[in-house]
Amino acid sequence: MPRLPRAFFARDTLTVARALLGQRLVRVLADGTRLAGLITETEAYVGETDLACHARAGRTARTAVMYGPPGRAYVYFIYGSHWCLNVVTERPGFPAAVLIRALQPVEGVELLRRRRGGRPDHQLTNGPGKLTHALAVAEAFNTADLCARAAHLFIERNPDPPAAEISAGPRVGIDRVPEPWRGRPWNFRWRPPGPQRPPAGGV
DNA sequence: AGCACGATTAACT
DNA sequence: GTTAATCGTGCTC
Repeated sequence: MPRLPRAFFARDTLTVARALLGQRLVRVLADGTRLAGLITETEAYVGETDLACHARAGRTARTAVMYGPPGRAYVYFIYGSHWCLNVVTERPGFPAAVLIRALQPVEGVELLRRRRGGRPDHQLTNGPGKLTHALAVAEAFNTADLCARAAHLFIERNPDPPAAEISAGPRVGIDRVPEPWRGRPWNFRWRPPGPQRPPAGGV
């Protein structure tokens, strides 16, 4: 499958956040090993007026990448422990990005398990800090161009999920952000069809 | 220089 | 359900 081109990211951030669901995030290690997962959860962060967006503080050393061209990674450090991966969207000069919050592991799963301490498969990449740890994405990828030919981190085109499997809701972890920003349904989830399970119990 | 807090996670009751 | 860990960032003094 081809890689997503820069034009994919040079669009309205909500559109990009939805469209990324089902796409394949790929990390190529130095030895050529591919680690990959299908994107199952994203969030949109849109401009200086969005009080949940890091760009609310304006242009700083940290947020500068969001003011640059689309298709680059914005990787930041949080809670003294974790790295979070975003893709910059829209146009140069307008700070916005999509946070990748969860993946369904599809390639290199054995290594992902090792990197995540042997946790169950459904916990390998089901959080923004977990997936960066699993895919070995950290500070070195901040400002990296996901659309460059030689990129070791990029997103491949995959079939779009059925609309019925996509839902939107409030963004996670921003409880102290004032309305209307806190409640905006800018978190997007794809619930892939799971194995059929019988109903749990009685009437 | 000092301080409060965060787009989280894992461990614990 | 609750909470400690842990440090860069942005803001105040």
